[in-house]
Amino acid sequence: MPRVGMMAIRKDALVNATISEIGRRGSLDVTMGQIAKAAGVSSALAHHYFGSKDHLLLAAMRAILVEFGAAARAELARASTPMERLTAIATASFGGRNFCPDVISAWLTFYVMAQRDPQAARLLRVYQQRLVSNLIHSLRPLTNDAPRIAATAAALIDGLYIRHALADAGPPDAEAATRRVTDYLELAIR
Amino acid sequence: MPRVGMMAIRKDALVNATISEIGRRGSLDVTMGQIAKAAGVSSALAHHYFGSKDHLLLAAMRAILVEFGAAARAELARASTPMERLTAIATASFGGRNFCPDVISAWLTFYVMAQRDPQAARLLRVYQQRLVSNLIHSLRPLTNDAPRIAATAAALIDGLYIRHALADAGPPDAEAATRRVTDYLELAIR
Amino acid sequence: MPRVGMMAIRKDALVNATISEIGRRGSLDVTMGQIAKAAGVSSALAHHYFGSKDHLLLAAMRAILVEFGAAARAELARASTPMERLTAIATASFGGRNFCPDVISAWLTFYVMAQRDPQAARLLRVYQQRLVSNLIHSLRPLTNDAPRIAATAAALIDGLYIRHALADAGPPDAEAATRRVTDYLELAIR
Amino acid sequence: MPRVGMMAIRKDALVNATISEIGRRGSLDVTMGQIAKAAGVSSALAHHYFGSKDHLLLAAMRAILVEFGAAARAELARASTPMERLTAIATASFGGRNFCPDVISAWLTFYVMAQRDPQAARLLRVYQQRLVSNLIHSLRPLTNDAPRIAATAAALIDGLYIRHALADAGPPDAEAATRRVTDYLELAIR
DNA sequence: AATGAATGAGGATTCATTCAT
DNA sequence: GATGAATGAATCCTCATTCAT
Repeated sequence: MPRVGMMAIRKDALVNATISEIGRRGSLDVTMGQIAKAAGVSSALAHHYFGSKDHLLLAAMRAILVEFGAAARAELARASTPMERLTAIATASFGGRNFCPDVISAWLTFYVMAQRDPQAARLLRVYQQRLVSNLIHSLRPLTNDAPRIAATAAALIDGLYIRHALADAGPPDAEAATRRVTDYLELAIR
Repeated sequence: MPRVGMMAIRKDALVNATISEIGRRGSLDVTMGQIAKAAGVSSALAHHYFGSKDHLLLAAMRAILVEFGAAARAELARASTPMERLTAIATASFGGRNFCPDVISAWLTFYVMAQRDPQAARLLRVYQQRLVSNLIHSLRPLTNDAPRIAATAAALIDGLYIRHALADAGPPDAEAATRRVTDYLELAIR
Repeated sequence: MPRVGMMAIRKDALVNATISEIGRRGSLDVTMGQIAKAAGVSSALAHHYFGSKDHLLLAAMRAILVEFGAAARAELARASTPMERLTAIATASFGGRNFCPDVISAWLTFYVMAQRDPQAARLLRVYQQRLVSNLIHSLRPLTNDAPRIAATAAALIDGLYIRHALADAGPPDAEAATRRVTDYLELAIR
Repeated sequence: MPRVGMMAIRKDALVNATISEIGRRGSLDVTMGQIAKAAGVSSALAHHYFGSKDHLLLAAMRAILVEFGAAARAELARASTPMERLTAIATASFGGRNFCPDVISAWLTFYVMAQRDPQAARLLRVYQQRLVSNLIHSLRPLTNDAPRIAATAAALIDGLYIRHALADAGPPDAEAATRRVTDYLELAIR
């Protein structure tokens, strides 16, 4: 029963379905049919709204990145000291829906997509740069080696992600991952 | 002098072609046809030798892991002090053919494959565990926090890999990556 | 003054859009969506008014044929001698909007449609017969071989159309085409 | 049961199937599946050999054009006087397999295809030019108005084709069509 | 009168895989 | 040992068409 204003609802549903299906199946080889079914619509509608599979994938990626950005901003808002800010960034990285197997899988998948899709690569680089510059900004008052430490911390975060994508033992431990990053940062600025 | 059969030659060619094609195209979406052509044989032969695409992919993965293991052992053989051993591991991680865009892409791809193929996952976990236990072994004389530091260093290595998979600027800088890891290790054991 | 309902306006707009879109894209592969958009309405409305794509195509065809018929009648009304009547028919064939690339393309398309749609075939045959009988009627006073000459002239007209559908050089030259037909007719009745 | 050397056989079969299916269905809307089935192979094989539907269509077009060219040459070889040459051209135009409903339909279809495919347009123009220049060459000794007469005759030939594409009465009458053309030519050079 | 929403059916194309030679 | 031939199954995508509003 078609109602007016379904577009936004359907788009959201499709984006979410994309993420969860990628997560569930653990690969880019999700078909539009699977995604559409998971969203409760026909694959034709998915095309109608997104134009192509790549566009839908990109939209899903963007959604994850946006969500991560929002989480980061929220955490940062509560921080006052530089060190608190650093902890906030680490917490945001592994917090919320970010560190679920679903999203980790999707993340990995996007890295792969970025290998051939310039737009995906751009999107991912924006995320990376934002992460690094957030870190640098907070590190600056604490050390004069901010850029290098930030780069290392960023790589560490990505590495922890990837390692968890492979872990067989239940849900990933966000706290442990966060602590690993903050431990490094504390060590580095001392 | 035992004459090497065609089989071994072809298998090698196919495995190498697999790696380089994955690298060149930057995705799992390499077709058997592409691989076979790159190896100079028919795709039917690839099946004849490997049974299926997944098996060939797995063989390629195994080859990369073996090569990495050999490099690591070679580096370690030249090391005498614990710190030298740690540096050797880092060097091996980013040395040889390991840190070429080709191999990084393939690596990424294998992580994705591991999401759905248990055998691939197992293979990758073996690598991870070996890396970690190598690190632990070398760290033990230097610190009593070896497991944690090793885990962090391993994640850092993986993170540096992934970050380089996305870098747009020419060939990855192996030395810089190595230094980043040794810097962390030195910091951690101090 | 009877106010024309929306229906007539929309139907006209759709028919015109059909012709111009067929012309613009040069093929039957025009979609209802394209036509509807060009007419400034939704594709659902096009269905509402015409029932199906075939019906709309048929209506467009009919419109072209009607327009051609009107042009022919108008030219004929001004003619008094048999030879003037023949010239009038030729002029009408290539005059007005008839000889624009748009309409030529549409014409071609209708010929193709007629291959499978009996109604379209019937429509086209009506046009052909009218053209031939117009020619015969005007030739009768001038020759006793009217039917054959008329048939040849009609084929010549169609042939000139089709040749111009392919010409790459700008807009078709209506005058030259007309002259070619009258030249033949003058030759034939001499 | 795969045998070596099937390629040429299959390609031929597919090209013929393309022509006959276009003819049978009377439109470009023939599917690869229909063509392939008519050729007794899978649609995948058709793609394997021709790369795409457009390429197959083009190949079919080329085949018709080649066949026509061969017929024309054969007829011309038997002609000695200029007038005989002209008759030969007309005969070839409507002779052989050329004037079957199948081929006429295909021909029409190619005209439509030429509206959007530059390669198809080029092919068709080559045919047209060859026809015209053949005519001019043979007309030259007989008149000093060769180009104009040739152009008219060429258009007439195309027109007769198109008119026969629509005729409902059984197989087209090649002789009558030929005579119509030669009648015109005789008239024109007198 | 008019449309956004939605879909089923179908089409081109790709690809891993099999098989006879 | 090696390959050309061949295909079934699957995927993305398009489009005419329907329907509730």
